[in-house]
Amino acid sequence: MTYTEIPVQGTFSEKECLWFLNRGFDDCIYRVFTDKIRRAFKFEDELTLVDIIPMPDKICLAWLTGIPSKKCETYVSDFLGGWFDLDIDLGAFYRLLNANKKLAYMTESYKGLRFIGIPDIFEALGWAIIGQQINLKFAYLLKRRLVEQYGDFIIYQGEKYFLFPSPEVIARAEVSDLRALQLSGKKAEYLLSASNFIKDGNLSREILLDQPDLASRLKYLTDLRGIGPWTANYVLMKSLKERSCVPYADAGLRNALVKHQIICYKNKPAAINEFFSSFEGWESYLAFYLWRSLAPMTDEQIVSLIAK
DNA sequence: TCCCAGGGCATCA
DNA sequence: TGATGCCATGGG
Repeated sequence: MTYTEIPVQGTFSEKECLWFLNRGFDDCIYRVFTDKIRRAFKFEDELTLVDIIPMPDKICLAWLTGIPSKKCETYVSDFLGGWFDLDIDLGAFYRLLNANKKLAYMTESYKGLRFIGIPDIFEALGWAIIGQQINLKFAYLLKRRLVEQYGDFIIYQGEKYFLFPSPEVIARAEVSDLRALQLSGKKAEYLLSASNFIKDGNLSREILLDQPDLASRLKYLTDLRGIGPWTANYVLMKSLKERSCVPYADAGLRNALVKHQIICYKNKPAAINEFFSSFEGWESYLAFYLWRSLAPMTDEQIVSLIAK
């Protein structure tokens, strides 16, 4: 077996990252085991399957399907840097959290949780379109159908490991094909439109990074049909690691803010904006930690922690 | 049965 | 420019 080690700087919790990836949603593009994640990658024409073993000070990669080319190894290592946000020091963010009585518990409860991204721009965009306005369980089911229909895969020990489909492949589908997977007509149109836009070279990481600022990147995305403020913010925070994104209108985010008694009513964008303004430069992380807070503890536990 | 879900668009006043 | 209705379907 061939191994690669990626060093990790700063506070990093392998348990928190594994927990986030294994929230019970049955994501079809990786498998989570007790201490590792198994995922397929494709670099140019090279398909490979990797066990990713996160540890407190490094991430160890075990190449299950043979020795990778140097370029493929670099690609996967870079991908993991984006997936687990390895180049970040959480100190300043934790200082902001600690200054807030209601959220200070997060610096201990979620200590070392890195922002789990979606490095591939088309995967982030496609997933955001699929997930708009439907419950997450159904969204993951739709994603699985799409991936199993159109994605490449690698077989290892009798099991298939899929990759998210390329925009070129999706662009060849018809609305009726996607409707057959139970996407709504509009989502099918939006997904095809995004696929064609990327296929034709009108959208890429580089193009977005070339925009002068966050507002310009948001506008570039929201000019696309089917991409509103929520989707644009979501894609930029997940894919480009933009630090100052607030996914307004996100139901989970609103619920988390209500749960922490930060806003009184479920739908008050101005109140959300005001609260996030005190986390300048860390808005994306704040949203991510608030999402993290939704599942693991009961309301009583949170109230109890806040009261301490 | 009803409301909500990690929204966005078209329409209308 | 802001409010409202609609899309589309599963989950609770």
